[in-house]
Amino acid sequence: MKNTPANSSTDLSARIAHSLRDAILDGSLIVGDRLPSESDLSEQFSVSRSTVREALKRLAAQNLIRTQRGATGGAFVNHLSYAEAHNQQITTSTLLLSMNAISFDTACEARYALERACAPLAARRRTAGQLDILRAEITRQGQPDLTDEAFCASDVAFHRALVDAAGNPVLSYQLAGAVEAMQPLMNMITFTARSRVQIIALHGQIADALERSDAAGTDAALVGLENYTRDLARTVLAARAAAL
Amino acid sequence: MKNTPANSSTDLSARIAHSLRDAILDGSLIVGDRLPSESDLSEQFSVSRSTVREALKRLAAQNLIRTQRGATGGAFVNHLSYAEAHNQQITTSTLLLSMNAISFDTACEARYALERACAPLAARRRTAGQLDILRAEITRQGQPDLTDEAFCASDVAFHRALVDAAGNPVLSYQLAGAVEAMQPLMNMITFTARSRVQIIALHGQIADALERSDAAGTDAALVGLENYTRDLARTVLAARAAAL
DNA sequence: TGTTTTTCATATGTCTGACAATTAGGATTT
DNA sequence: AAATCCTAATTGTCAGACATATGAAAAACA
Repeated sequence: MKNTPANSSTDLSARIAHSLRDAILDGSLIVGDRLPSESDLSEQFSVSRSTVREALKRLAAQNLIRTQRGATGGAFVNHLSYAEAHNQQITTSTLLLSMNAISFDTACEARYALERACAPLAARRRTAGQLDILRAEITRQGQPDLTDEAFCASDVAFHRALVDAAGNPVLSYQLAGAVEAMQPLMNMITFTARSRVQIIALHGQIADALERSDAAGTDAALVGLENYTRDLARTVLAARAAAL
Repeated sequence: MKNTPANSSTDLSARIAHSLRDAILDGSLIVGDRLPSESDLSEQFSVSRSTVREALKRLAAQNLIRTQRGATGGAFVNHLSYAEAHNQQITTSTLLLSMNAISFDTACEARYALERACAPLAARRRTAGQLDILRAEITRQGQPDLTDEAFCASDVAFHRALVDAAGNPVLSYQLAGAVEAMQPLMNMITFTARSRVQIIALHGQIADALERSDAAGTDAALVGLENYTRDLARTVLAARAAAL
């Protein structure tokens, strides 16, 4: 991992942040450890306290450390939880998608490829509780007075539950991030009442297949959902293009 | 996305960073835009320049902005490239795995589930150039004087090329990050000369199947590699436990 | 006129020193 | 013994200064 430029041309605060980050990544500093105080660090690196502080803020922005005031305070190596990592990934992925003009087809293909990857595991391991969550979301999606935003939120929750059913936290972290980041792109095509019925039906197929522990059926239903989604997107985009 | 606490209790610099971050994420500030100067921002937010600077460093740490000195300098909304997003994801995933005591089986399962997800696409779309890369890495892996580190690096390159062959940049970004983050865990079991032969053979099977555009064959070879890897890990871990 | 050099305004980067706010633990008093 | 106060340590914020980089305008020159 030659992830460490540390050019002499870059900012002091960036270099110091890099140096401390490496110490955390390679295990010199482990979770819970307290970093030296800002004054100590400024002596060690021969820079002012402001520069040290800027470096520490960089680390804090990456959730690598947290700071505490007071007599026994300081900067502590943070325990990176799944939730925090998840949030970071969503931010990064959202930004990446919005800034790189990803086509809907590309995003959709990636999303369903990933989701299908955990379908066999989910079919094998889904618990009764996870099935209940899926059913509950489907029920919610069927309520006619549901706003578009709420429908989309429920859609995300459904797919997240599906991923969680695979029983692998690493997969959940990777996939849920991807699914949520792509949701804004997905939303534009589910914003029609007509498509809800079809989507709900496909969600039902997925839940049914999972209940039967039917991996092939789950996969088929996901493929169905993917095809339907892509067809719908094609139609929507064509209509939008024609309107101009 | 209710990702915005903005508690009045948190640091000023954190709140300002959050506020600017939201402006970037929701499109008020778009790529290439110049933020107001530090002095202007300090007036707008009624804080000192140091506080503004700490906020800006937080954003810079997330690759959201870049700064430039000089007359026409300032802080500019950054274009988040795949490479940068990729690096960030590797850092986050590596940290997450190292801090949360992920079992080898869990990591392995996730990795191959993701990798198998892009096998069908790769079988359909792989180019001759991508096949060449795969073959070249296999050749390198067969050189007897290769260090363990170099072998592992080549292994990563092979799998990355495999993922890239799917021809979907979103998948590449997601998967390559996952594969590389898990590599430290994977390495410990490929550090024996004996296992190299078997791994190279399986890599060969994958390349052959891709050359034939044989999705099922690629998948089967990947399953073979996964099973072999997990068996090997079980053996290594059992031996290590017995030695204590 | 065209080109090079100089100057200058503006911006970020760094330093210094100060004070505020918070907090744990010790000292003091009740 | 318990409650209170005090103190030292540490981060958070501020103000002002100087260093450094850089593009653009102004000046000098050919």
